[in-house]
Amino acid sequence: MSMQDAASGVALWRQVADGIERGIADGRFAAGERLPGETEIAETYRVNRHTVRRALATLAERGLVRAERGSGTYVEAPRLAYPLRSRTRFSEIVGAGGREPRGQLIGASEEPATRELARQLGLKAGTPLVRIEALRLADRTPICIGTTWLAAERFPDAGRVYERARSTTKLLAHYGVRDYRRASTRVTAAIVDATDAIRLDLALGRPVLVVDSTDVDADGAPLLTTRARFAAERVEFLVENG
Amino acid sequence: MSMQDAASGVALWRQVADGIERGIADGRFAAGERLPGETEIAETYRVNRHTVRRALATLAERGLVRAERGSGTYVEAPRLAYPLRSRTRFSEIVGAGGREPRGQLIGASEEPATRELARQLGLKAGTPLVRIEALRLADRTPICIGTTWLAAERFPDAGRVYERARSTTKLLAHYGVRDYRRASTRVTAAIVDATDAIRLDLALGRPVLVVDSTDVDADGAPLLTTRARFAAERVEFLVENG
DNA sequence: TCAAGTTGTCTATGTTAATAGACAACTTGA
DNA sequence: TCAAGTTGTCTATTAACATAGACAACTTGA
Repeated sequence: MSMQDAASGVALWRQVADGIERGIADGRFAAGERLPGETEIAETYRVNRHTVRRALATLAERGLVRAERGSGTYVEAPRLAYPLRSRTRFSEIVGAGGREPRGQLIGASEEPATRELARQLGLKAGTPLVRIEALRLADRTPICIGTTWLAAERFPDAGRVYERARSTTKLLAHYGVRDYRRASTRVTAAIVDATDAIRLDLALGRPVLVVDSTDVDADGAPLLTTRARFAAERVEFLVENG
Repeated sequence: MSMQDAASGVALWRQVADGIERGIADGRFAAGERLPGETEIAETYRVNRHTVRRALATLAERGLVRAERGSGTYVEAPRLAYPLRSRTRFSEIVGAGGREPRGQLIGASEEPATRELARQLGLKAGTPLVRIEALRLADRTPICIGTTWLAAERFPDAGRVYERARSTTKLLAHYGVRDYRRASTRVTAAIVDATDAIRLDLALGRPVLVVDSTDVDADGAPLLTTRARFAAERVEFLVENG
C-alpha cells in the first residue's frame, strides 16, 4: 500500500477489484461489455497499472471477467433476485430464475438450545436440538450457507433426512408438515468468515448478508430457526411491503 | 502479510479487528466486558501480539473498545433495530430507540431521469429530477447516506426545502403530501466506497447495506425513490412478514 | 508487600504490496 | 500493410505489513 491508502488495512489492488466488481453488480459495466483499458483504470483509481492488473487477475480467477490479449477485458456476470416474503422457498426462488436449485449437507449434530434459540423456537433452554449446516446453490454457483436448528424430539434424525431430501420443504414434509411460513426475518451484513469463504467460493473480506429467520406451521407454532449467510455479490433481496 | 494469509488483500490486523468487532456485534463480547488478553487473542488468531495490538488500536480509535493499562481491554457498544415495513420513517425508528434522529444535507442537484429511475417514478426517461444526498444520524452516530430522487416539476426546490426540514416526512408535508408508504424495498450488501466511508465515519472495506426503495402516496402514485447505504455494523433490519 | 498478569514501547528483520519503466506479443481498424 | 492500442512479462526500488524478543509501567488479588 502507499500514498492515498489511509491505512485502511485493505490492499489497493483489492479496492480496485471491489470497485470494478461493484461497477459490474450495479450495471455500470454490462455483461459482455469491454472494460476500460488497464491504463485508463489505473488513471481513474490513481494507481499503478500493475496494481490494476492484480485486481483484474483476481476477478478473472473468480470468473467475473475475461482478459483478451491485444483486445481488452470483458465482463461475464448477473445477480439472483431473492424475495423475502411470508412464503420463502429457496428452491422455488431459484427455479423461478430459470436456474437449478441444489442443497448440500455440510454437517449435522445435536446440541442443547441456548437461551436465544429456545426463545425463537418456543422451547426451554437446554432442550435438545438438531443443528443442520447446509450449502445451497443455483446451478453450480454457491448462494448461501444456512445453519438450521430444529427440536430433536419432533424431528429426530433430521440431519439424515435432509441429506436425502436436499431441501427444507421436503424435510418438513417427511415429518408431516404440509405447509409452513416465515414468521420473522432479520437481515444484516458482515464480512465472510474463513470457513464460509471457502464453501461459498468467496474471497476473504467479501460481504455476506446474514439472515436470521424463524419458520412456523399453519397454526403459528415454531418449526425451525435459521441463520443463513448469503454471498452478497450474488443475490439481491426483494422486500415485499404489505 | 504472511503465512496463513491466502493473498486476500486484507491485512491480518484488519482481519483480527473485524473478528473482534463481529464478536462484539453478535454478543460474544458484551458491552462493558473485558476482552481476552492480547497474548490470548494472538494465540487464537495465530498471529503476533503486535498485530493484535494494531487491530485493537483501530477499534479503540473508533470507540468500540477502551484499553486500560495493566488491567485489560474493555468493550463499549450496541446496534440499531431498523424495521422495514410499509410505514418506514427514519425519525420514528430512531426515536423509538430512545435516540435523537438527525438529517444533514450533503448536496442537491438537478439531473435528467435515467431509464431505471424513470421506471421507478413512473415518469419518462429524461424528465428533470431533483437529486438529494443526505446523511442520517442517531445522536451523533452516522447511520446511513441516502440519495433521493424526486420529480423536479412536482417538488421544485426540494433540496433547499430538505435543508431546512432535515426530514423526508417534513419535506413531503411541505408539498402537501400528508401520508406516504413504502411500495418496494430491495436490500443487498456491498463494501463501502471511499467517499461514503468518510461521511459515515466507517473504515474502508466495511460492509454497507444497500437499500433501494420507492415511496408512494395514498393512491399508490410514486413520490420518490431512494438508494441508501447503511453502516452494517450499526443497524439490523427487521423484516415484517405479512 | 509481592508475584502474576496486563498494556505500552522499543529495536530488528524478513515478506508482501505498490510504484516505475521498458519491451514483447497480440488485435483492431484505417 | 501498418500504426495505434491492447494485454503479458520482466527487472528494480520503496513503503507497509508481520514477526520476534526484550523490558518498562501499571493493576490486581493473594
